[in-house]
This record gives sequence, C-alpha cells and structure tokens, in this order.
Amino acid sequence: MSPTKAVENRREQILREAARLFAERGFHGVGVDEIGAAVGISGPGLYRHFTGKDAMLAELLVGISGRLLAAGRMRVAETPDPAEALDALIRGHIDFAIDDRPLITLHDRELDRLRETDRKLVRQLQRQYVEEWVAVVRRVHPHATELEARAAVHAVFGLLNSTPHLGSQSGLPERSATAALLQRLALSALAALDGETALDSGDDRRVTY
Amino acid sequence: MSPTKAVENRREQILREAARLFAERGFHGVGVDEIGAAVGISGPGLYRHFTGKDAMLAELLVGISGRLLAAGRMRVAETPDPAEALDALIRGHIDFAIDDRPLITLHDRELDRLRETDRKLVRQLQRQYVEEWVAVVRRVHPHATELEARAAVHAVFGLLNSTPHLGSQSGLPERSATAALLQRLALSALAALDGETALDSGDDRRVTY
DNA sequence: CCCGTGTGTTAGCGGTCGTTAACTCGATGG
DNA sequence: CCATCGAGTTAACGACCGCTAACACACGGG
Repeated sequence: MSPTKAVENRREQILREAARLFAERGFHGVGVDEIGAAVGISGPGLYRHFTGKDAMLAELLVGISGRLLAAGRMRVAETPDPAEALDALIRGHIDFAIDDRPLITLHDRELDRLRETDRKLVRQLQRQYVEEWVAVVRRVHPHATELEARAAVHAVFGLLNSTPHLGSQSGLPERSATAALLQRLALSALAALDGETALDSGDDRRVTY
Repeated sequence: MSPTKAVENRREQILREAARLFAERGFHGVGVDEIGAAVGISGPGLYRHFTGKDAMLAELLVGISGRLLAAGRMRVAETPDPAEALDALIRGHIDFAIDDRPLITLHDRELDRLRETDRKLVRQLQRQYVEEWVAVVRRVHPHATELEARAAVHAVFGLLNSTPHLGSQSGLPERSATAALLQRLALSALAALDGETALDSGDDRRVTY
C-alpha cells in the first residue's frame, strides 16, 4: 500500500475523536492533550498531522458541510419526482444526523470558532445545501413563499438534528425505527406549508389567496 | 424603593449580557473581563454580584428551565381540552424561543459545563417539562407509544428552537409571522403520530396494531 | 552500514484566564 | 462629622493551554 494510507488512517482517527470531544465539551473545553490521549499519543504529537487545533475543527466542519451538500445534490439530481426528491433529502440528512452525531452537533455550534476564510467557506456550503432543500420544498409545496420555505427548512433541520438529544435519555430502540419516525415527522411538518395562512402581510389569518 | 432593587437590576443586566455572550461564543470562549465590559464595569467587579463565572451560567440555566416548566404547567392546568393545551404549550415554548433566544441556545448547549449538583437540578426541571409535553401529546395522539411521543417531543423542541438560525440570515419579517409558522409546523409534525407504523417491534412497517 | 524520513517523546515558553487581595470612593444614617 | 457599607478599581498570582524546540527511534533503500 502507499505510505499515505497509514497517515490517512491516523488523521481520520484523530478527527473522529476530536469531533466526539468537541461535541461533548465544546471546542474551547477540550485541550490538545486530551485529543492526543484519546488516540493513544500525547499532546504535541498531534502537530505531526495537523497544523493546529483550529485546523482540526476546520477540516471537520468543511468536511461535513461538503459531504452534506454533495450527497444532497446527488440525490436531487437522480430523483426527477420532487416529492421523491424531498423524501430522499430527508432520508439522507437523517443518515448524517444519526451516523455522524458529533459532526452534526459541531456543524451548527462551533462555526464561529473558525478563522474567517474557513468560516466563509463553510457558510457558503451550508447556504448551497439550504438552497437545494428550498428549491425542492417549493416544488412540492408551491403555495409556500420563499421566506416560508426557507424558515421551514431551517426548522426541519432543527427537528432532524435533535437526534443527539434522543440518545442521552433512553432514546429509541432501533436505528431504523428512529429514522422512520423522524422521516414522518419532517414530512408532516412540511405538509403544513400547504395550509391556509401566508405571512408576507401583517394581517391576521386568511383562508384564500 | 428598597436598596435591593438596584442590585437586582445590576444582576439582571449582567445575566442578560452574559447569556448573550455565552450564546455567541460559548461558555469557555468568553472571559469575565468581556462580561464586565458589556455592563460597563471591568473584570473582577462582577464578583460583587456573583461568586464566580460558573454561578452565572448556573443561574441562567436553572432560571430558564424553571420558567419553562412553570409556564408549561400553568398553561396545561388552565386548559382542560388536550388539543388546546398542546396548542398553548407550543405557543408558550415559541414565546421563550423567540424572546429569550440566547437562553434557549445555552439551555441545550452548555449544560455540561455546570457543577454536578446544578446540572442534576437543571436536568430534573427539563425532564419534568418533557413529561408535561409527553402527557399532553399522548392524550391528543393516543395511537403513539410512549417512546414515539417522547422522541417526537424532543424533535419538536429542535424544530421550535431553530429560531436562532433564522435571525442570522435574513430571517422572517415579523415576530407574529414567525411564531404562526412555527406553530403550524410543530402541530403538523406531531400530527404524523396519528399515522400508520409503530416502532416497538423490529419488524418492517405494519398497518394495524 | 548508515542516512533520511516519519512519527513519536518531554521540557518549556508565552499568553490567557478565573480568582483573590488590597485599596478607593461616594452615599447614608446616627 | 464620622463610621459603615456597597460597589467599584488595579495588581498580581497560580493554573492551564496551545504551540515550538530539541531530541529519540524504528525502518526502508542505496
């Protein structure tokens, strides 16, 4: 094998443990010694693999954002029917939320700890991902305004990203059961966009457009 | 007025600014000098009002947890109809999520930074609040299992607590419009609990119970 | 055989942070 | 008029943290 293979494994191992620790105790709450100890080396040995603690967080956030966007775009591209595409988007996001819980947590929690260039990149990836969702949601629910759809997408992200809270206290038994329930909840929430009221006017509820 | 009044105001001012800073940059990311500067005094002057930085966070988290629980219990107690009680619970939570955004953020983000005694208290308050919701949800959606209802409640919390993400980029125009949309999304999400599949068995989807 | 390279170690530096100590000062009340 | 007290100041200390420096050592190829 190529000599970079072992290095890659080490890097990935470090990133995995760093993600877990950052999610548990916050970026500033974890010392480099603890990250090193989690992978069996100690402290400054990490600097053979990363230029610094910031670089680890940056690689984690850029990675998860990019993978979310790539997976979302792929699923949308290969699913012509909008309703099925929305289903696929939700299912894909649930996979990330369940399998990469620490990353999902970091992704909307420690973004401000990045240097500005990295932060702008991550934000751009996140924005494109949201746009992907908004476009599909508006095709499935044409009555929704742009603002409504965008807010609803953020709300559904909050719903789907609630998985970290489920594991803490007794949680659901099976992964597939959790995924199925979240899928139904998210789809059903978005179905509210076909309801009555619009919100561009400050008026009270109205039934017709 | 009593001499404690000015003290209370100062304390509340400090707590408000501390909550904002903690939510923005994380508990470990904010120094006591910054908190002091935010209220016009500097650094160690805070120790005339709090025994330490930890005490500020503890008071914030116990406060929001307690107020959420108290408000929820009151609304449930004075609303006999379960569907209306659920509506009131959602509306009350939205009020907190919109008006006390930093506290809602801290509430599920910095809990682990508390000393164990405070952490246990906050967790107990949170658990009781969840139980209040679960009881009402199960009365409105009797087909849902305990586990389903609990997971759905956590998911709806995630949905409602997404407000901090809305304000960051363009957000919704009016407070009442945002509140109304979140209300519809949350109610509609929970309506999925009346759907087909159960999840206590590991089998595939079934239509009957 | 040995030398370069990858990967680790320990010691230590410079800076930051939470907290305490010692002091100041205006207001208040007998 | 002075003693007390609440509320703030600055200085400084000890601990911790991210990171660098200097060194160790296995190993693979000429």
